[in-house]
Amino acid sequence: MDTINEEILKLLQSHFAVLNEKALQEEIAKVGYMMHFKAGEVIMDFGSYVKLVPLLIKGSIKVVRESEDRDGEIFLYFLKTGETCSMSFSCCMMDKQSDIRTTAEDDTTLIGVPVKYIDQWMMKYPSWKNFVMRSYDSRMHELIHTIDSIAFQKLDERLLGYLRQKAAATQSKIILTTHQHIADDLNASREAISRLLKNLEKTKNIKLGRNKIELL
DNA sequence: ACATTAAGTGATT
DNA sequence: AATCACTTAATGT
Repeated sequence: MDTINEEILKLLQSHFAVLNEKALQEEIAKVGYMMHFKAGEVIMDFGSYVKLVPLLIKGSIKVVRESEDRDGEIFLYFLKTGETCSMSFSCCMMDKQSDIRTTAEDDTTLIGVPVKYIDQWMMKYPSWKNFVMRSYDSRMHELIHTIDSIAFQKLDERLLGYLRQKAAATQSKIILTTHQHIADDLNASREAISRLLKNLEKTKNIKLGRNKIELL
């Protein structure tokens, strides 16, 4: 069990440069799991217990909040390469159920670290602590951003922002999705999204196709 | 050719 | 802006 996984070691060095302590890298390489998810796969569902912290190597992960009663869900943010899910830190330290659902947006590769280590590493490795704090910080900012986009922005601005984020997460100007999916993510009706997309096409921001949106 | 699914439209609240 | 009721268009079998 305690052999160092060379593949993980390499990936850490290339994707998580901030975790620069050799001993830490080696520990992760010992206890981490390489995991792969296909596009669209649910990684962690609402209500499940979190027992792994993900370090994202490749692909991107969509994080959404589920509403308890109605079947609504709200898109929160995308996780990209080199990032981690700070929600999972708090969830697993408290041993609480997940408030969110994460799905693979693309084919995704990550290193799963069992939660029992994340706490003890905080004391042991300054770079780990730093990494955890930094991801909290950046996630807080993103959350605040999405909160006020919901509170203050009009739907069309949110839509454009969503498309941009999706393009960034996916590293491509071409987004493959349906109007219905977008509507679900933004908690809006399909018709509204269709109409707004039409406007964006007219104003030359995007180009529409079936199951396809191209950013210009 | 036919059925299914995505997208567009207009009216109503 | 949501919902409904429909139409039109694209795609798979």
